Amino acid sequence: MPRPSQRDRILDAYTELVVTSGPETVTLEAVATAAGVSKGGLLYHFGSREALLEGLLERARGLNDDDLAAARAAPEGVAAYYLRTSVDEPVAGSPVYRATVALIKLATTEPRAAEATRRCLAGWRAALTEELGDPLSADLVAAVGDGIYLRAIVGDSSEGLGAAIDEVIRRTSPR
Amino acid sequence: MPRPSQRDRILDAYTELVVTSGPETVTLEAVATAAGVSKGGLLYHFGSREALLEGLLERARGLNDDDLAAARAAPEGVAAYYLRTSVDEPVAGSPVYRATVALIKLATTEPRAAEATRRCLAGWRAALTEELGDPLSADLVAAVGDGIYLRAIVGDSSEGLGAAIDEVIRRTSPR
DNA sequence: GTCTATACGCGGATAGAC
DNA sequence: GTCTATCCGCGTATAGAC
Repeated sequence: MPRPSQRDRILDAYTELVVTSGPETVTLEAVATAAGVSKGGLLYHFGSREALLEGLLERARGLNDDDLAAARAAPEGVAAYYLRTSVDEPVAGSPVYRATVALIKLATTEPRAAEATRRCLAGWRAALTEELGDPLSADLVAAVGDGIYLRAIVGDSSEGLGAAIDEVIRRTSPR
Repeated sequence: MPRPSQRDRILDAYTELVVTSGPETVTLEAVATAAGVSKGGLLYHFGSREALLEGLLERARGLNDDDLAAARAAPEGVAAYYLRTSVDEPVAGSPVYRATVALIKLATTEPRAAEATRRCLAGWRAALTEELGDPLSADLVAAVGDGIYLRAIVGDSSEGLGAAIDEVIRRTSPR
């Protein structure tokens, strides 16, 4: 896999369309146009719709792993990192975030996307447990973050929680 | 609207298929067969795919309103009710729960379903705020419940939280 | 009311030119 | 590598019989 810049542009377009319009409504034609190529051009890089999906899954997994590593190295800690980015990214829209939202939307239809999503969520839960010690605290923080994702997907924001991340972490810990 | 039993059977089938296979992959043919009628028969009751969706949305809204009323009247309280049912229903599978999951899955593609979902979530948040007083506590419990829904949708369970609902409520409250 | 038959359009995929 | 042209199958919706 050399450096197929065109492949990435196509995946970018696909991701973007899934995020905005939802899966299944996205046609190869639409992805190709958005990426600046023709349907035939797209199908040269990805032999089928299935292959295109697989490409997105692979990239989403990679981006998530990197993000998880960044969280582990973050001074604020994994918990604050996870909650903060969950709340902020809907606006900022980093590549990881977009890929993750696309993943979840695809998960409503594609079993492979659902599996990839579970893998991501499990990774965060593991890192949180590692950091917080108490499993319930970890599961709570994780669930709050997951809830924020669900809201983002249906078009709801979570500023209330975003403004009180430290307090949220304090409350979720054992008393 | 008299008592169109056939309409309901069709909506049941549609809901079930959306929950299991995801939206958009569900064809009118499949819904008709699952409901025990032909495509033509289905289209007599619902003039178009759009009308079928609208039917599901309407029913989901109604079921959710009823559930919200039940929660408000429940001795355990709204918070415990919301968390408990979120965790348990994936197994039990009540009509409200199925309708809600279908709603969320549809929300990834259909703006109207997204709006209906936001309306439902807002209703729970309002009831929780009313009961708990503190807005942050309410938002926290709501977010945890929402997170549990997200997990259910991607095929993850949340037994850990389900086994500690009282503790969850205790921790989310102000200290 | 419910069915069958059919028209119609669209999306995925292939073939082959450039 | 990328495009155009084309084929094929499927899903929605309509028409009309029963």
